[in-house]
Amino acid sequence: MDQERPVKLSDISKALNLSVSTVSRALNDSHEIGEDTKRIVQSYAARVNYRPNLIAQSLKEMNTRYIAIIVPEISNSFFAEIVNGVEFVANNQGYHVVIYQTHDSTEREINIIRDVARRKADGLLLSPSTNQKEVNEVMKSIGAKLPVVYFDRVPSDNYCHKVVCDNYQAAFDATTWLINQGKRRIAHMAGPSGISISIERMAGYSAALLNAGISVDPNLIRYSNFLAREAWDNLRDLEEKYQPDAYFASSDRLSFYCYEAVQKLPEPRASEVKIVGFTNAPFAHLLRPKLSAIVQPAFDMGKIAAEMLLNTIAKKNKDIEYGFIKLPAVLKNIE
Amino acid sequence: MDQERPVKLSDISKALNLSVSTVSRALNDSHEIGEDTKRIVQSYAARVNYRPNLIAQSLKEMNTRYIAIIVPEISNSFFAEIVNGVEFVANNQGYHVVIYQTHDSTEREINIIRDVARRKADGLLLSPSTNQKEVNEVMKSIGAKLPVVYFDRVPSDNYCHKVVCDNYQAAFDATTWLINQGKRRIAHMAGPSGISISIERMAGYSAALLNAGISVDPNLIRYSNFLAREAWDNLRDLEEKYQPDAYFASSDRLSFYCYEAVQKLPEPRASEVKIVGFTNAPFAHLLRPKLSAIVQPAFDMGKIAAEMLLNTIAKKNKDIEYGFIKLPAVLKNIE
DNA sequence: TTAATTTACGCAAACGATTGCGTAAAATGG
DNA sequence: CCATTTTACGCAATCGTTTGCGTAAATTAA
Repeated sequence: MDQERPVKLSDISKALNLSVSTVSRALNDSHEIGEDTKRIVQSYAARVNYRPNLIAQSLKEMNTRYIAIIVPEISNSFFAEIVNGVEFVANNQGYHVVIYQTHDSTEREINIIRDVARRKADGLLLSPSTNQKEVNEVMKSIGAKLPVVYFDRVPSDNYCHKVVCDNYQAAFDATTWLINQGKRRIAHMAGPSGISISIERMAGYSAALLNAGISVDPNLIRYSNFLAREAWDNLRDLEEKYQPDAYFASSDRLSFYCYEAVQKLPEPRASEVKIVGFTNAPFAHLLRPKLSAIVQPAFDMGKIAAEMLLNTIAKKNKDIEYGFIKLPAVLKNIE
Repeated sequence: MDQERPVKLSDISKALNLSVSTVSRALNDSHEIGEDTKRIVQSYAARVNYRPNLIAQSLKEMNTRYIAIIVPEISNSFFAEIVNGVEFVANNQGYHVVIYQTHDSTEREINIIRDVARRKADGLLLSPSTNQKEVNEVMKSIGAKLPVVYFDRVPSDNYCHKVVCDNYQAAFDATTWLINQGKRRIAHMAGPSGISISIERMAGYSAALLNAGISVDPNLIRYSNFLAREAWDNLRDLEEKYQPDAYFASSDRLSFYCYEAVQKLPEPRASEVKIVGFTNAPFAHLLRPKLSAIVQPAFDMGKIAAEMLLNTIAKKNKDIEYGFIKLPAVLKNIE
């Protein structure tokens, strides 16, 4: 009744007085097996709930039929949507998707990359928290050819596959919109300096200001890593010393931190200060006063990244032609 | 320079004129290998970036050192926190955690369970979308002993490991709070009927009403599956016909749907109707008017579930003593 | 010095699947 | 009726590890 040990090919072969190879071929519907034998084997296998051991298959075939995706945080809607896009494509092609999160820890990220390589995932989708140089080191040290597609945060060189949204344009548009609302002292809550998205968003922000004849005030620009503490300190300092009339926030978390900080200000500032920030949170539009949102096409980014990765896998690294896809983001909740 | 093929034990053994077994033992620091040999092997292995093939190891050792967790949706903060709790415990014990999402599709769920079994995960954490009978079928058909711990949505029988929050009490408290706010016509937006959490929350809701001398009006109780469409239809119908003065929502998503629906009502209803709902969304407290929240101890639930699972794995299913842990939820944003 | 033990390594069999090749028997051709 | 092809299967190697066992050489004991 209860099945202690998974049944394997040799169990079937013994029970049916056939060789293991015949059983294997019968189950794989090989043409060199007689129809009667096939039927016998297949029905018996079904009866005893035979399931091929994927570990053994993987070892033999040298592929695992799954890809890994490493994101900072799965609860972040942006990354969750990306994962969904990836799954959509991968599942259609018979691949499973395995999700890992780094919590923005370099140590965890490196461990995970190593593990993914050692477990022989067929490919990797990566949005590195870690600085580019270190990632390169790790990638070299894993001692295996592992197809990789970067998304969101990407290396600057051109010898890799990349999928991003147009961070520069999005930041430019968002900042310009704030300017058009009459704001002049626009603070920028930026992510960690040095990574691609921070640099591009900063560039778009600066360009928009200059374009409107507003000079860029370094006091209004604050870099925060992913610790809440740092962001709060920055916000308090900004409010105490400079009292910006608008915030441009560079990430989901920063957007909500800004919102919360502004909400706590005394009126009328609380309702006058405008905020626009990157976020894909599905319920951001419920906030009053509004949080204007730069929404990235996350699902599509995931789909495209997965397609690039699966293509690379299919080609087995022959003919590497690196792709760089850039999608537009849209501005929402701007009445 | 660039490493085409991962280096394996036999590569090292050839290069060093040693047998494969000696190399293996040297790398595993076996006592039957001379100290000099060990040093030579280990330093050479490090130099050529040798990484053991986990597929081969798993096949040999018959374990994979990872556990799987299957959740409906990773973007749901409740599940994301659970995953974090699981990772916290599992990583400390050298296990990796692999995350899968079902999007509340029975078909996907069954496929994933099968895959997890075939890939020989050492254990499984499961919050089934699917009805209990079907899950049992699948579990039987996977043809392998796979330790499982259920959480959140759990089977009713006692021959399995379970971790939940006290849904009955939480629902009772939430409903009672609404009653104490002077509400009488309290609608209940319930999840899919038949699963444990729906049943228990419904019971707590009913008990609170009866306890306050309010009769339970079936018209005010609406079951929704996970499609937005169904929830919206229910909400519109409730508003048109019955105009409840409060909502008790049974899930993250339903909470926000209720909130959005109520927000669209004409004043003064929009600000009078109170909502309390299950949600672990980190920014729910930013909403004005307030969304009162029943917050589950998700991180702890994940930790406990992981501990139970790893214990079971360690015992190799000897001595199975099924555990059933129930944690309290707390009511927040109730000023 | 000789016997008993220990040390340090190699051989080969596993783990569970796939697959190239070999070969009887059956089917086909002339 | 004999030669040739086809059919239908089995043998054994393979994927990359780990590990029980066997065994020379080195060490220790008596």
